[in-house]
Amino acid sequence: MLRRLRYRAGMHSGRLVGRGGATLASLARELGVSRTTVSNAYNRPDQLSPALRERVMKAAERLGYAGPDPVARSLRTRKAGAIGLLLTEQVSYAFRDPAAVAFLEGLTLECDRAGIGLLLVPASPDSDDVRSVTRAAVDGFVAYSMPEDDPFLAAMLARPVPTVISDQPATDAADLVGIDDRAAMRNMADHLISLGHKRIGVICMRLGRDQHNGVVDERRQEGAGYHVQRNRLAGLRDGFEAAGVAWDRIPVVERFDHSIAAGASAAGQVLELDPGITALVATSDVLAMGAIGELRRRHKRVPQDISVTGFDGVKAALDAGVTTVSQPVTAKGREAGRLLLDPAVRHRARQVMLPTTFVAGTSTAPHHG
Amino acid sequence: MLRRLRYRAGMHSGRLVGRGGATLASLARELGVSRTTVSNAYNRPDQLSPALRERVMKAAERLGYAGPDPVARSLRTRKAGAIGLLLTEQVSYAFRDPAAVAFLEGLTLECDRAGIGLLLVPASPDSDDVRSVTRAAVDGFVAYSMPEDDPFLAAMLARPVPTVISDQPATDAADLVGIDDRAAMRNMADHLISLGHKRIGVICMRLGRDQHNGVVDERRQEGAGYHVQRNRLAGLRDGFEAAGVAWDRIPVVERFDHSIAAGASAAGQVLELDPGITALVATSDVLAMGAIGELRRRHKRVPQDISVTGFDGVKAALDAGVTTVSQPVTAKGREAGRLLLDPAVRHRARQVMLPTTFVAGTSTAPHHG
DNA sequence: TTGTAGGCGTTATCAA
DNA sequence: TTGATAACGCCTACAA
Repeated sequence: MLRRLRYRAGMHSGRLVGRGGATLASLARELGVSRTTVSNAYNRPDQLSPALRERVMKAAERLGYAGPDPVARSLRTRKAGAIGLLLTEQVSYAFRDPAAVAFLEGLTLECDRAGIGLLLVPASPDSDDVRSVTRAAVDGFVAYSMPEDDPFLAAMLARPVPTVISDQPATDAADLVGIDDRAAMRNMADHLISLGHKRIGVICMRLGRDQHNGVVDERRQEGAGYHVQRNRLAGLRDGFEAAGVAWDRIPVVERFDHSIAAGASAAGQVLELDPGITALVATSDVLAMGAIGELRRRHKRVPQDISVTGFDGVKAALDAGVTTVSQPVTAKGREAGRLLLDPAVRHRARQVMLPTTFVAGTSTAPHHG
Repeated sequence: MLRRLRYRAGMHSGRLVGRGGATLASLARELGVSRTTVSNAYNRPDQLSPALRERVMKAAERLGYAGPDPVARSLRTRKAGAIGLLLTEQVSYAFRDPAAVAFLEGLTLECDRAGIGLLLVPASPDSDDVRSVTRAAVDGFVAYSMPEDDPFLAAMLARPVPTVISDQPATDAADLVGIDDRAAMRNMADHLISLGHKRIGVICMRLGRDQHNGVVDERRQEGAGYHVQRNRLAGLRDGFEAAGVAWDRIPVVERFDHSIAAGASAAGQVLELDPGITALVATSDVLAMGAIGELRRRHKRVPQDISVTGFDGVKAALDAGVTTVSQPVTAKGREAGRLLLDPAVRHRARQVMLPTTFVAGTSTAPHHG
């Protein structure tokens, strides 16, 4: 009885009157109609006489009822109306990385088309608290370029919703959209070899979740949790070994951060390991741009003294004339979206490989040794 | 009775066994424990013996129970764990506009800090179907630079959740973070006047939701639904009228699209209206960059023949040496996030104005008339 | 440490 | 055209 009284009180103070506290039920009660009717007034105006609908809307306005609660509706309909995006880094990083921005543009293009929201899921790399993933109210997920052993990724894959992975990792628990990194980089290797470069250095992005900065040995290369980087290094190795260059003599330097500054410092470290290189291969454009800046600072001319190559084909690099591999990042985003949202596509291929283009820029030149 | 039977059947086929169909309740039943216990196993591990918790998790794994349903949890806790972002354009536009990207970086910085998701709400400008806003499961909203009469904005303000508006419109239904556009542009006007410019042209961004491209009369300037643009024009007028220049003789050209191409075509139109201008003022950097391209194409030297100014201080414009007003876009995003998410801030000032900086570039020069 | 049970606000189904 | 009823799946105060 006590409980019932409290409940009643709630009805009157918290519910009918309180700010923002009106509900579909309270409105129905107030009007003396059923909840169904109120619900229909919002969701199926045609199922209801205009007069009654008008009465409902008026009362709603008067009572400060803003329409059906989205969460309650989602619970009932089993639809969130949104998909989630998961990244390795903090969400804000995505807006600093030109490739991520392009990917997001493509993805949101499809979200717009489908009228579906995109939820950027916070996932702090220095925490293992995956609740943000577990608790995201979404109908599906896209994971953008994550390491194989990421706990957030695992939490995502455990959710009973469809999932698409961009770039990495490959797993049959989810669809994949990516490129053939190994072949693309092999191409780049052949380009350098055809220019006469045999003594090179390499700088690459992070190979694992551990914060490693520095020289990479073969074991680390092969065990890398990021298969995109692993494949790019493998492609490079393919090319150089085919040309008779011993891979283990080539310095490979890793940076955990992906930034201009990281590229610069990595380039510096490579030069200290082997001052005699004639070409520097970066596994991303951002690193390449950082490297070029550092080389110039050290009075090395690019490409006359040292050739530099990148990867990705981001606008800034193309504008700067960096020799690179251009990958269709925006298309990758679109494809990921389509895989998740387009019913026609949803039941077809689960592995989409997009084509890349080799771009000969002005950052590479023949070496006459 | 019939109904009860069906219910039972559901329990066994759809629930306990079906793929992904397990619930907290079914798990509890299976284990012969209460729902509370299962809930605690996930949410309060310390409220429960390790052994029992282990049993629960094992059973969950076996039955394919992925943990508490996020939506049901949200309904119960009255927390979505996300805030929504509303834009005038399609969401994908945000990733094409450098200022929007910078704003988003700032906003997500705060989301990351708070462990809160950011939901990008789809809002097609050519539809009035605001259900995406009505149905967004969020604890708050940020609106980025919208016109006063936008229906999506209205729907957002009708929602019983806290709201922050960036730039425009100003309304006491929501907090605001912005800059003093009028004063900043007045400054720019004074700069041009001090350089000797009296005959100028103006190109501006859209002034209303109607798709207007072309000359802007005074009535349209003053009735503009975008007060940012209105204020920038007003600041310009302030300066030039103070210098004795009749505002109504200055051609003002509007573009609905905000792009390099739009800036170029607007510049062309201004030149046709008055080929004798010595300076061209753009209300954004993107338009200014488009204009500079167009002027060069027409063999006008910038700044020798015509000075050009921008607004915003986006990286590309600063790199190109455009004379502009630099506004702290990322800080604006952060501030918006803080206003919404930081409890300490939440109950203080409701109107945050950020400082701007005048940047004298190489796109303006004295005019010797 | 574990259980009971009410309520979060809605929509689907079916009947009237 | 309108209404009654039964879920949707969970959290949490309270009781044991």
